[in-house]
Amino acid sequence: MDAKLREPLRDLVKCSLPAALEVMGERWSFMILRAAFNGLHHFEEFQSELGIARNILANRLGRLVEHGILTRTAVAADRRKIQYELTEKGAALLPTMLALRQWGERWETGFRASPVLVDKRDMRPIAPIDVRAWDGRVLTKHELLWALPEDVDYGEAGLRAAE
Amino acid sequence: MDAKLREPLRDLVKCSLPAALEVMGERWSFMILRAAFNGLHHFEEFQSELGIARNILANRLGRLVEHGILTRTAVAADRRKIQYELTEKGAALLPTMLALRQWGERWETGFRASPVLVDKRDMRPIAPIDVRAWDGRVLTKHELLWALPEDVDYGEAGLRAAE
DNA sequence: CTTTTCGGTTTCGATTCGCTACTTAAATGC
DNA sequence: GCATTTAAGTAGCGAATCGAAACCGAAAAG
Repeated sequence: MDAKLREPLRDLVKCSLPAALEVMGERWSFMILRAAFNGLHHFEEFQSELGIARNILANRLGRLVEHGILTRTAVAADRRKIQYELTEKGAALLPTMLALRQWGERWETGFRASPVLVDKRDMRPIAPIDVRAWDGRVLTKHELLWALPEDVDYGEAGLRAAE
Repeated sequence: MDAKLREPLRDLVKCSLPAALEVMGERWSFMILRAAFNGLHHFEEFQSELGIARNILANRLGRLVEHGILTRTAVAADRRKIQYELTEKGAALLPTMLALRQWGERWETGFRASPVLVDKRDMRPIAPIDVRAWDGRVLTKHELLWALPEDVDYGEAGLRAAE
């Protein structure tokens, strides 16, 4: 019945990853998201593109809508059709999806994907998704540290980094 | 039997995301990875930290080792103990994990996680994980475009962006 | 030399997945 | 106007996966 000495250590791991995974951690969720980023909007498009079972697709679309990742609206011109569209919250997953995809390119498939996401104004591919300091410097593993809140310098600007 | 006019469109979606998800897409994989980033190394540590069932944990650790995310070595000083450690490939998932966690902070939990990943030299939190151009400019949705390889300018430096 | 610790494996019931067939409502063809 | 096709799901059901709890073997500790 002694209090665990390492209890503070367990608290180290109160982070938002579980919450994020509750929304996006199921099978197919990221694939559906990617399809949405690539401009697909309809049930049958997702189904034939991904080859996913229809009941699973219906379930996942429902969950993504529930969690505010996609909106679901009937198309006025053809009332059979439902239009799924990314919300701001869903679009905010782009860096996550790209980081995962880039990792897959580098460490699994070895090839560059198509289509390539480019900067519209010069048609160059985006940079690798990296960990950076507040001023934009790319940080390597050795320059990083896990710190407790009281040891962190949030700077004059306050909580900007969380946005 | 007519050839689909949109067939090229289907090919738009040959990317490395499925490969990445095959490795990291199962339940608990990202949580185990996060625990590894936070310095846990042993089976019992992962188990008590995550509250995951032992058989599932054993299965996931085995898969992560198979896929080269973790190494598994017996500890010389105590031959009961097994040490799990991140490989370079596993450590390369840091941006992905952070992007997901930051998204969860912004859109799900609303609070900043503990511990915070900081730049060792000034103890400031890292910047938000963003999509950036080759020169480091942060790019918004409206500045981005999905392009076919033949329309992409890879620049004089060749394939740098994929590394 | 008995007990505890570590890293699992086994068992088994509860979920989830995924294939196929069916359904309902709206548009289209004739 | 009536039959057909299309879009977006549901329903049924077997296979695979998950998860809680008990069990196990080897090594270390007392």
